[in-house]
Amino acid sequence: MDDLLASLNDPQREVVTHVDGPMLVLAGAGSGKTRAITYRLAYLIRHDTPPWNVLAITFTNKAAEEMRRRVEALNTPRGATLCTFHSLCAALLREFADRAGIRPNYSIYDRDDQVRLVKEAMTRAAVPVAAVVPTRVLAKISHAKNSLQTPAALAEAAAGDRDRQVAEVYRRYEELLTANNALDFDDLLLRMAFVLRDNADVCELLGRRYQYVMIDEYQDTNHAQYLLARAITLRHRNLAVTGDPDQSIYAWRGADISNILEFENDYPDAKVIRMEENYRSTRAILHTASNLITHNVMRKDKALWTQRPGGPNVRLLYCNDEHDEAARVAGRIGKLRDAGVPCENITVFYRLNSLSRVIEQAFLAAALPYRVARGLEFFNRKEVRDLLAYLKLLVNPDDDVSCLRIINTPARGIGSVTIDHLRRHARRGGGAILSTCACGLQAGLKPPAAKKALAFAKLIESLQGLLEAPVPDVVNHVIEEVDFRQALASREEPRDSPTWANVMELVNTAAEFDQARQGGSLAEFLHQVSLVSDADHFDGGDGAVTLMTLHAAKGLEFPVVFIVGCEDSLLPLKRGDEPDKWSQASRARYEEERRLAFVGMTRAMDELTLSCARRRMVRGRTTPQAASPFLEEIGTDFVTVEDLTTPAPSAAAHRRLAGRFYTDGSSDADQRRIIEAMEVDAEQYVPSQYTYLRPGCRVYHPKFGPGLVTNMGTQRWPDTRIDVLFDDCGPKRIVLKHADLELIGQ
DNA sequence: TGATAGGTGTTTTTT
DNA sequence: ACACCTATCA
Repeated sequence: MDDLLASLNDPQREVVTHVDGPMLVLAGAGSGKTRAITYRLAYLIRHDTPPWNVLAITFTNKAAEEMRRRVEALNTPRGATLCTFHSLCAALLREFADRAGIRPNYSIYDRDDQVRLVKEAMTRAAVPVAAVVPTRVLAKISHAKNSLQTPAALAEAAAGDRDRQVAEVYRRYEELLTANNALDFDDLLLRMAFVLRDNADVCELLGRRYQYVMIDEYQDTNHAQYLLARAITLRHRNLAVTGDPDQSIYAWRGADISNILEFENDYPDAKVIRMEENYRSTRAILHTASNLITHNVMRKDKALWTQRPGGPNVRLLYCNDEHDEAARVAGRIGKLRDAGVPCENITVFYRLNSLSRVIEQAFLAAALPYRVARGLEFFNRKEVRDLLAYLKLLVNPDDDVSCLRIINTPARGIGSVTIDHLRRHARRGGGAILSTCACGLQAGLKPPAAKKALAFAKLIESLQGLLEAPVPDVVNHVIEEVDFRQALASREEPRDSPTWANVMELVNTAAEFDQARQGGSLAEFLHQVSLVSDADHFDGGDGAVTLMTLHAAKGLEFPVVFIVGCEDSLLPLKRGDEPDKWSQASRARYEEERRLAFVGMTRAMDELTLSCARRRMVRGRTTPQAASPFLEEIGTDFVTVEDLTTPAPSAAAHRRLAGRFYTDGSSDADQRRIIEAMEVDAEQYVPSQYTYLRPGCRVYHPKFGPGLVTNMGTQRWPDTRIDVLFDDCGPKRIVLKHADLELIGQ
């Protein structure tokens, strides 16, 4: 442990060794924050805090997993709770279900389920679905929930008919959730916050259980999360939060940046630590990103600095259209690969998921391996959702949304007429759809329909007999009894659709769950699955370029980064309903877009490229695009502009050009210019294993043995030289490129 | 009851 | 451009 402390800088060491009382860590991008809090966790446990008294909350499951891995790598005893706010609350709500007024077998509704429920609520509230878009209403409901507004409060504050309608839908929506014994994502946080507010004993108990609480990405917590943190730490006040106001990018989802800005007011005795030395990026990248972020008005000033040398300039790529842009990015990546850069070191960011398509096409054409880090590719598949709906219904028979989803899947002759009848009858009697099915004729169904409904109820009932069995057994049993395979086979699937493989993958997930949590209940499994996204299973190192949204990029780092689509209405993104000119009212949103760009840029370690297109196909129309205003704000000091656009050729001509670029290697002048530009750059690439190299690092040289870096030369790669004081051979100057140095400590 | 066509809306970003 | 929903027909 002490050896580890030695490898930290002063503020990092302060973070790690702080034990009791509140602490605020303002950690700039790339300042080694994750490392510091991981070490602190280990430090606490090494200094006699039982691991089960430590709670560390991260923003994503992936981050939690990563931290668990790192803590274990430090040989720290296991047992600390490492999770997201949502999964913490899901578990606590199972434990304290009675206090929350729900049953522990509750269902968690994801966005898709929520939309269905909102639609139902709209029907009941007699709001025509055509008049208001359900997703819009849902957004408003979510917003209301995040600000702890009840339907009644919303109705009271309503300014017009539209608002009143929303409030009414909200009321019905809540009713439906209760009837279905279900919670949505927002509820998980809210309900638990209410439990803590209203039950001093639970507060007390959790305070004792979680003696030390750490929260990462605190700038992106919302009000409910703030209340939760406060309640749990009320007694001992051992709350350590880390974050960076400049990286707050989730205000749209209710994140409240004042949580972190006001922390010092809430805890006047808080120890405040600033980490401003950046270990990740070259000076060129850091300087350019800093230039951008200083344009934010609503901001605490902070100066990031690095000891790393300048590195190659940030490149600004102007392209003709999105195909041209994609082809150039792909071409550049091809060059890097040929120069020996592993593809997993490279990433492409974009503002909208929809931008990935063109990039993917270009990568396919160039035969570049890539992976798209999309949120829910797997769990959104119909077959997976259907299977999960069966499981949910078994656990929670009141879950009408799941019931309706599978009542006729696979087809068992229960059509819309029968379903409508069931719904009406269920609603009148206040029962669930499933129990109404079991009523058969008594539900007023015609004999043939009643028979089918009864059969369905029987099927579910028989499956419920297995609830106590290990989770994988239940899953397999359902697949067999429901004859899932048959159902899938009869469905006309498009060629090479790995439908069945997806079902099997869910079985695997269940097996993994069972292994990790011996005797875990099916409810637990379903809750976990509901809170996990595909991106969580996503770990690099598979030799592929990663494609992801800027939001997904948070917390990651890559040696080589491309940000595409740096255009005016795309980054910053302008919504359809936004006025032409950015108004004062939308300034906060505008600044969040700037922070988003900042987050993307600061992911880069060695090389950063920003690109934009002159024209882009948006919603089926080719529109002229202006460059992002951010591209001017990054300054010119460390920026190289590559404007390779040609004067107004037709879009078709460009597609031809982009296509030819890879197929026949034809050599018109334009193309030669592109290739030459790429070759020059490929030489400037600095391998990422040297990213963290700086004075003070310990390195190992195959010939001279271990030594201490005393000075970094300012020469650009590949000429970079460094001075090393070797333990055995004394001081030497080394050309970085030729020495196979290994970094052994910082 | 299921398949198809045409019309409509859609696009932030994610737990 | 595309996905999804609804209305219409077999």
